[in-house]
Amino acid sequence: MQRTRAATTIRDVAREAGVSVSTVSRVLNDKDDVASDTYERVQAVIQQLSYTSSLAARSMRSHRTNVIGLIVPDVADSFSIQVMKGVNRAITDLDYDLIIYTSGSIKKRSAAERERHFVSLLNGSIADGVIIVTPAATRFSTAAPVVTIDPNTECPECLTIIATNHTGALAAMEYLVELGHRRIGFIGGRPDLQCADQRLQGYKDALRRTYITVDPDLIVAGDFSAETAQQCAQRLLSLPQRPTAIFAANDQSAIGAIEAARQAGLSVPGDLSVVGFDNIPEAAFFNPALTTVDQFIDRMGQVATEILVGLIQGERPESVLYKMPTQLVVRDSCRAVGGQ
Amino acid sequence: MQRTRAATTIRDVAREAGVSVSTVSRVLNDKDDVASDTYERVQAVIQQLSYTSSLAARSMRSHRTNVIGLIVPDVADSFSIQVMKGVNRAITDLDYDLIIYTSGSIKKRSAAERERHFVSLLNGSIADGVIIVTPAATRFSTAAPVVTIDPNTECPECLTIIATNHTGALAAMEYLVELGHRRIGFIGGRPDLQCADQRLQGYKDALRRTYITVDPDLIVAGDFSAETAQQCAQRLLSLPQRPTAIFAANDQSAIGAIEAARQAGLSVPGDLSVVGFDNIPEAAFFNPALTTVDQFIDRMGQVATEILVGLIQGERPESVLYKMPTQLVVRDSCRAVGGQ
DNA sequence: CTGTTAGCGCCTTCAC
DNA sequence: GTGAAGGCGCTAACAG
Repeated sequence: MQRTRAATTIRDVAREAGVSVSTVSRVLNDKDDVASDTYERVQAVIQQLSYTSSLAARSMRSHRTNVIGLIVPDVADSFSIQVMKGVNRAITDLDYDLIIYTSGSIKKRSAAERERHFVSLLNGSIADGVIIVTPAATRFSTAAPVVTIDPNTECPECLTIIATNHTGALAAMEYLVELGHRRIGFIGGRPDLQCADQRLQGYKDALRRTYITVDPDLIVAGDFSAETAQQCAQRLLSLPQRPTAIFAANDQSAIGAIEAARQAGLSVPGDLSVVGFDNIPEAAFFNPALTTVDQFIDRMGQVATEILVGLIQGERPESVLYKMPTQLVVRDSCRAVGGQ
Repeated sequence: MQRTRAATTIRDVAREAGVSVSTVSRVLNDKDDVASDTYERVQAVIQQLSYTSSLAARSMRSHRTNVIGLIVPDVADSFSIQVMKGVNRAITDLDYDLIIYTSGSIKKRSAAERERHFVSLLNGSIADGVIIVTPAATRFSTAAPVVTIDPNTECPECLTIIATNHTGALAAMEYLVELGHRRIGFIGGRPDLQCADQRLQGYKDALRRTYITVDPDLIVAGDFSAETAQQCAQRLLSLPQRPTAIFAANDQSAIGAIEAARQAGLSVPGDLSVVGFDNIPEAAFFNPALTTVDQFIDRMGQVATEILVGLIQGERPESVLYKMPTQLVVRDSCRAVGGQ
């Protein structure tokens, strides 16, 4: 591990190669005005000392690091993981490095505070730009570009990428209605999140379009967790006239709903149809395989990266709001009413 | 988003507060020799300008950033995710920041090269120490502490954390033998990885202990992926005398084996028992719920972090090799031989 | 082609 | 208790 030796600097390389520091710098940055034998010699010394220039020093001088930052609420949450996947793919193609920070679940500071903290920590210092996943804050004071994915509340000053939640919810509902369902329960997400609200609106609008009365008893507020959704579903299922289908605002909630159905002795999809939202990887493996609305989360990460890198390289954004398409994925968790 | 304004520096704060830069620096670093009213005033300006000191500049001077780096092969791989979870938990408690880098699946450079690249990029620059998950490289030239988790090959110069793979495999095999299985197939991991090898040795040793002959036909080499494991399992299941149980070197492989069994018209656990290794979160949800060896991956991340921070703060390591316990988790994917 | 010079933003003496 | 000066490792002018 060679812990003894202090970090090698550009000066060590210069001394060893018998040139000046600036020549080494030129070699490092592939400037073309270096004699080829000098170039070779310096490269050899760099190899030999296994020297890497200090990111800190480099960024301080040149204000360019080829690093982009990603701030996620929680590295273990599946939405974040999908985004990371997409970002990582794009980063690789674009020849950037990626740094990931976690903003969430911290006792001391709120998520919004931590987001701001990381943005200023990264921007103008270690990263050329930042992507923030489901930010709680709505404005960030920074000189470098910021792209947000699925912000909690509208974020008019930021470039944001968000799924067509309303359209996706419409598609899910239309499918259930086509299967003959008329009493359809809705398990919402956290009401303070715009994506949750858009899905709720989609639910309501779909019902209105088909002249089904919106029954407030059929709408319960979850929080995107399976546990809460399970309790919500219990309430829905013990209604005097229980729903024949449940549309959950995300897949976790759908899984909670299925668990509640099981506990109530109802089979899915036999006695209850369930649709989720997100299409997390587990959805396909779940039993029954979950019918859900895919929002191509990894694509959102990829697009965010491409846009961000564009901004870094000085392009003007075409728009401040990118809507990503959604698509209904039909699997085994729904069945036509009566069609046992 | 305030893109116009350039990043605020310590000088802006100093000017605004009517003090010198050094005084601001003192306030920033909580030195006690600042008059309380000066302190207040400077703090107010910092708030007002929402100033954050530049990580780059700070690290360059003080060689201390309170950031630790984590290098994972792939952010979307479940082993890495579990480690990230544990690291993140520990980081929070210890009041450090975390930076995550991805080393894997890059066309241009090998994983080992990328690991070295990131280590020197982070250490002695932006991070006070680094944790590397399943490193391919065995030595890193750096001045800052490095901790490795589950290195591919032995890494005598590094502080490493690794599960008791041999013992875990032993436990899994003893369980299968107790259930009456005598012909037990083994789907290995990549043979160049020490964890895979240790699990294979555990498999063999368990058989020897119970005086069961090790049949080379029952041992096939996978690569920790479900796809390859499926093919491996097909081969095992089409053996003249097919195994009644399969021990897979990780959960993904176990899932592949179950899929192969299903395609061959065999029920799990009715006709074939399957044990995995890892206990990834999906294992519990899988159908049938997977019996597996838990290696408490998140704990490994947590312990790695605690050890690393200890090293950063100047503690001497107690050992260079930390072995983390494993535990058999019995679920529904195994059954006694003949006990239909 | 290469060396010299001047900072980037910050922290750390050392004076006052 | 506070300011001024120097330098961390590096790059970007400017000389030669």
